[in-house]
Amino acid sequence: MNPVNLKQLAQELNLSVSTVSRALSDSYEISAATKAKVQQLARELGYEPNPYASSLRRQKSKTIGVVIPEVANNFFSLAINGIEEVARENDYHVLIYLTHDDAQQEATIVQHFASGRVDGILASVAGETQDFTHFSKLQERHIPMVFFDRVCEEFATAKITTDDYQSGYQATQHLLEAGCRHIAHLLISDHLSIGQKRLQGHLDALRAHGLTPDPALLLRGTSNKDYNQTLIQELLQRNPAIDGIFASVETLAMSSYLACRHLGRRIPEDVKIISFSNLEIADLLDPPLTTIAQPAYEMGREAARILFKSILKNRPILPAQSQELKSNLIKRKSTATL
Amino acid sequence: MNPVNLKQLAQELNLSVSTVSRALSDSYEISAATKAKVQQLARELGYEPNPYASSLRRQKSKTIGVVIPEVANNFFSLAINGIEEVARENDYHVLIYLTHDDAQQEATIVQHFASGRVDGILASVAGETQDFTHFSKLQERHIPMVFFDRVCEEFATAKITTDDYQSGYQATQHLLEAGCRHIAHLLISDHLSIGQKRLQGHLDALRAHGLTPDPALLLRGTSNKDYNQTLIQELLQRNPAIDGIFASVETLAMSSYLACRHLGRRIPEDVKIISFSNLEIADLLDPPLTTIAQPAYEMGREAARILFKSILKNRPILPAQSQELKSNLIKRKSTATL
DNA sequence: CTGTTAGCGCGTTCAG
DNA sequence: CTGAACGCGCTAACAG
Repeated sequence: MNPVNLKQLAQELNLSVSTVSRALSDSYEISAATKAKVQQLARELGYEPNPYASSLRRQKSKTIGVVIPEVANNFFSLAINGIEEVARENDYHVLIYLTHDDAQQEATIVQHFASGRVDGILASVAGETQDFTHFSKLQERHIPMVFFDRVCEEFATAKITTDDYQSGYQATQHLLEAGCRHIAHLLISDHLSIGQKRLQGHLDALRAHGLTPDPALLLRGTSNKDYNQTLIQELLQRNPAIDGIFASVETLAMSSYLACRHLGRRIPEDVKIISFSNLEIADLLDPPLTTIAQPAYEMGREAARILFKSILKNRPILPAQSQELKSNLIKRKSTATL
Repeated sequence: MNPVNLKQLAQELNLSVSTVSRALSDSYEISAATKAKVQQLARELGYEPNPYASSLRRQKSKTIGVVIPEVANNFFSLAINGIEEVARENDYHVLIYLTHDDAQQEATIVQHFASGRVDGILASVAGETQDFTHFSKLQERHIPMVFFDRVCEEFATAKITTDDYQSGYQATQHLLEAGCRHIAHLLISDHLSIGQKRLQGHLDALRAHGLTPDPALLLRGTSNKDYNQTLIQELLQRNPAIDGIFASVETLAMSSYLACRHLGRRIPEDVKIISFSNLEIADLLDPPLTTIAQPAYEMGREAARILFKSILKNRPILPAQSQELKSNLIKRKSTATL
């Protein structure tokens, strides 16, 4: 059975293609009688308009592109949920592209969007990305885009972030108040603004408490989990005084956890750990892990909302539409005391 | 700056549109000289062919649709990673649709695919879905589809699953060998074949060990986490003899964990828990959680591969292409002993 | 209220 | 080797 098209409906009903088209779009210039006839037959035959013909004609794809590093990660999963939901509300479709944190792949993907495949873009940039010309080319083509979480600062468009500086500050303050004096800071990429902001908050908090940041306690992780654990163990051994760890991303918190156990460092008695993380299962960890949860779902929704406001009203996105959402510091007590 | 099209390239070069088109597709009937000229200009102007015009003409969308319940869940995240990767290898695009486990939404989404928006479909059906007519209509239209994980048995197409029966059996055996005699089985939906298979494996394992399954120890969870915890606590209180819990899905394992702690049941001394789960962080849990990890990434890849084999060679998908992948039972020791 | 006509941008005949 | 012409399926301007 072939897909049904307007022509077939028209023939069947002895009407012209355009009449059928208008009847289906419920145009005011069609009589109620023919509308009913047309719509009924369409339903019977299971007519579905060809979206590509329609896109070609209207120069609208009813599709947005989402470009993210990866999806095997609670943060981006939740964000996608939010995005898909808002897209559906607006009767839009969602194309997903994963960069695997590779700048080259990101460039290839983004460049392709110049084809008109999507009406707008939501992006969280790859860790290594330094050169943003692929994005700026799209801006020249007036394709609306919104960055979320991992944004590039130098773009005049909306960016949805969390209060990375503040929560970096808070997290450190939390460790300091718990008595830590030698806090290691673990981050992933040097190039990501979120990492830098969190680090800045961390350093400022230290200074505000009269401590001098020790560069030796700063560790850049890699993309290899096991190797990260080794690096952290070495860090702990080189600096036995370390009594707190601030992990900028979830995976580094996990590696820290394992590193401490491996070295027999008790958590939280010897070393306290705090981390950015959206894992619900953190509730189960004992010793407890204090986490800073980002409102991932809300970020996805908010970014999508701004994008659609632009797409549907055909207006440019202003940097002023940017938002900084509040993250949520979650302290947990050891459940052993229950 | 408007998107560049063939016509503009042709004008600029004093060539016809068709020549330019052929030059760009590297046709053998175009001289090397003009090919070079055309391709260079295309690169300079950042020409990207309009995918919708192309789709319309070739009757191929170069797009697949992925229909899943949700993505905020490690299993589906990993699966998407696999799918996206294979799609990219085949130069295809990936549209994501979430059903939120709602049969009605699933039907709406799937029905829309009759439009030709996608060349093929990968689906994991919604928990409540009982009526599969929306899928069968697509099959009449000869749109290739592959089910993975949550499959519908009654379809003559490929299905990628894990060895649910076997691992259900194994999981139970594991608890029995650890000394459990009163094992609660927690499942989500009555309608999903994976849940039924796991349960069947569970029951058969019990019987094989000379035990009679007790219906009172069977619990159907809801979509509400907190309520599930309450249900589990009540179950544990009604049946103080329970010394093992087999959670069919991750979220029920988490609720069980919390329920036990809340009631002061020690894990694993009083109650042992085993669960299907893909959470890497399970490594950190202490007391340890024995998990059955599904090869989610591989399932995504395998499902996508079969789909593309059909799409690219234009051949129907045979049920014989189905695969049952092996899941992985991961035992962990308490790290407190380190 | 309905039909005719003309393209959206591309790929593929058919001519030369 | 290149160009002209057609049509994929749909929408919209223009007639009547």
